[in-house]
Amino acid sequence: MRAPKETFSYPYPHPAVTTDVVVFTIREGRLCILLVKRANPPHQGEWALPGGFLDIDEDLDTCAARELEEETGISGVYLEQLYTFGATHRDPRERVISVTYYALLPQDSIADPRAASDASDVAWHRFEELPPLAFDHTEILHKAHSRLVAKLAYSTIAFQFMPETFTLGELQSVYEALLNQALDKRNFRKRILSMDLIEETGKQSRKGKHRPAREYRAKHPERVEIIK
Amino acid sequence: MRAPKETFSYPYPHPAVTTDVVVFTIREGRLCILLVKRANPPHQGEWALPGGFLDIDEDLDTCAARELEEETGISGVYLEQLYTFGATHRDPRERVISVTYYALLPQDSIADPRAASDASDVAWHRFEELPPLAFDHTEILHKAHSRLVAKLAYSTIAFQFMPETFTLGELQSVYEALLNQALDKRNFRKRILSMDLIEETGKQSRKGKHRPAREYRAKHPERVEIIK
DNA sequence: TTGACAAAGTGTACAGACAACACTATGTTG
DNA sequence: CAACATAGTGTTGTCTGTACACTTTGTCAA
Repeated sequence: MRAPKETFSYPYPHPAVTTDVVVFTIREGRLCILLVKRANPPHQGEWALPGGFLDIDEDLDTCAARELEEETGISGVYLEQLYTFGATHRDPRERVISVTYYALLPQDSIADPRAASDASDVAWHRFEELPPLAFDHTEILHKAHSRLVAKLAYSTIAFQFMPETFTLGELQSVYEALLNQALDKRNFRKRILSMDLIEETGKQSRKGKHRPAREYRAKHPERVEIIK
Repeated sequence: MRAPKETFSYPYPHPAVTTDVVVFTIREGRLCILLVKRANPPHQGEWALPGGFLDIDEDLDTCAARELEEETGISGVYLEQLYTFGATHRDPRERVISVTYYALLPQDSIADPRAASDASDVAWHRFEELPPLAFDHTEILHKAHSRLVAKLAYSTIAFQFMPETFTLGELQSVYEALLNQALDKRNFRKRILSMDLIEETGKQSRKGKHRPAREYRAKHPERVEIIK
């Protein structure tokens, strides 16, 4: 992809800058993370977060979106900057500063990620059953998880996990997967509806051998808002 | 400080990485920010946040603390990473990624900051009366302020503004300066004392021509905790 | 000495938010 | 048409947050 013809010189040493992305989704009621298997050294064959080097003339956000798209085929997702990791020997090749992001994908999205470029494989892994990860990516991932859970309480971030239309039962199961605990159905519905962030589509969802549920949609699907 | 004897070459272009620090304190009941006047181009003579280039073998946190100490003489403060700014033309010299931090200094600290190295002047500025700043530092500063105010509500961050011992009235005035609104004295005291984070020293503070106040100290002065 | 001043210190009552709790409704399937 | 599985619905008690006013105690000046 990058074809070096010359070298770039500076009077002082410069670190490399990368972006890495923690992509969350809910699959079969469990919180999952998207990982890529590294095709090249270092850490060849190990699982890692999708990410890569910053182009010298691209913004950080753009880099995160581009690397995610290149390595997994996923695009158009909500990306938010998480934290910047820069411990001196986190990468054995050279000094690397990683600006990390996290992203949320709708629950049980049909589109499967595809392996490409630097990755020999791409797969979803349950958060509770993670393999060992390359570099300091386990630390990054846990920081992303903490942030996600914290934001559940005071923002509308959970809606990013939902497809265009959804039922209150599906929304509740997302909260339950993230918080890892059962919630009271009546209190949950009361709380969500009182926020005035979703509206009925008028249709019904007929899934499974039981009573159909009302379908809802987010009033402002693209926005993650602070509530309370 | 840095004496280039050679150049450093890479097969791909690398951005420079800096850290910048937003230092808050309360002076005379007003929220203030520490700014340095730039001694060199670009933006020579303009006010800016203290900060500078990352050494190739130092951690990001260390760099922020070192640059703050070098440029202002301030050390030993609570530093927390804020956000990483990397717009492509935020610095006219070259591509620069800035990992930003914020710090809180005890209210009305006696130690005056001193100008040094790259700064021709160092001074506190009221948050409400900021001069124009170099680079994108105004944006950084407002992001730091938002974060600080948000953290007031759910952490013990405000204690970082307090000296070793303080009165409840002083603590309340810090909250009032940050939130920019008056608070009810009884409710404030009830809330703070119910958190069980401060204890009486047994002494009294005799300042001004009025009844002396009980002195308190933080039980865990170094820790910023999430509450609730 | 004493009166004016200034901030310290203290309790109650109401309202809104949150948590606990169980049964009926309605579709599918065999 | 009976069994099943999930949808859908209210009330009550507890806790939390908010509104609100007067007494106490030291300093200072007349």
